[in-house]
Amino acid sequence: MSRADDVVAAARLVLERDGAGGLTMRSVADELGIRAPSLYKHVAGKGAIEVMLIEAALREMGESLHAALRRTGRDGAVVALLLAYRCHALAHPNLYRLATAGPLARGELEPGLEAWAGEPFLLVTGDANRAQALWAFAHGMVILELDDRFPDPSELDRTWARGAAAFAPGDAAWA
Amino acid sequence: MSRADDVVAAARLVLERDGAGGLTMRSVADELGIRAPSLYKHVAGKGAIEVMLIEAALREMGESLHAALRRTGRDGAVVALLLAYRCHALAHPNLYRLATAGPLARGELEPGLEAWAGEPFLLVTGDANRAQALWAFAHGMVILELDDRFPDPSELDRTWARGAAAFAPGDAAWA
DNA sequence: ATTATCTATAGATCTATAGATAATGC
DNA sequence: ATTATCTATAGATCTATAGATAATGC
Repeated sequence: MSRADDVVAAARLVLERDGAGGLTMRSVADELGIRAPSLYKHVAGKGAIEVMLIEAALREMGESLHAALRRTGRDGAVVALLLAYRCHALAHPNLYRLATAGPLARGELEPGLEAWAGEPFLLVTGDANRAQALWAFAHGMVILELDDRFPDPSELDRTWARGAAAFAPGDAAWA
Repeated sequence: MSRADDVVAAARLVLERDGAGGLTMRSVADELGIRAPSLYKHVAGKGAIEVMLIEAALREMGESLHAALRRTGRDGAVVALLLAYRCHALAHPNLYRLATAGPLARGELEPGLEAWAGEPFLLVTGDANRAQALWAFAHGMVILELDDRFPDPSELDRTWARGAAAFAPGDAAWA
């Protein structure tokens, strides 16, 4: 067990608890019960920690989405995918934000990971443009919900259903 | 002409040029050719500047969207709205980010402004849930485009068209 | 007299490195 | 002997205030 994993695990705790602004070398070290300079024996720096967090986020999101498709037939696949996406993002809000906000350091990520995580959108729509559009809807909904930007958040379930209906008029599973 | 407006104008220049991270009291003062502490004679602090920038962003976005609807008939209204939204956001990327990223300090904003800026989505869909869904799509597309998150950005026009088609199947104006 | 500006500075942060000291593995 | 930790510290930032000085308006 490389200690780098422990550092990333601590960083993840801090990130979810205090947000991206609270993620500092000091706070991560505190979480581990050591001093900040000691971290540099295990990871290259703060940037390296963030890259590992983003990789974990993409890996886990990808797993959730692929699993959702495995559990569902062709009918209702769009609904199942959107549900899994929303559910996963709301369960790890700050990790989701870190992985999706701002430019992505693609060069430092595990090759193919980003594409694999997004693949379910392609599988479910069968078309690159539809996939992009559906992903944009899902991301927009999630990020606006996380940031509390909807005036009336009580009806968001219905809004998700509207989106699903718009993108998959043939699908069954909504009221 | 209150000098507060000059400060906000300078802040806007800096924001668009250097991004939110580059927006500091020092950089704003530099832009005006004065020292940072002098700013506090004209504005309460950095937070106040940001609130005024966000208000300007909402006001201008609202104007663009309302104008787009005025120029269009019922047919093609969704397409016109999405086009205006994308166009405005891409023209002021960092102002758009500032106004839409993270939690909104609603209490400090001019009352009604936020609702008015978003009203066009309601006018075009005629339904609160459809409006939220369409806005989420538009915001998702814009922010993912700004952050360069689409693997193949060359086909984004087509992706926007797909979204418009999904949300307004009756509308005319796409290929 | 009032207002805008200046310098100086308090008080918080950050990331990261250098070099010393303690703990561990052979 | 190697590795993990520590203290101390360099070097950058930030926002914001205090009090002095220069410019302006009556």
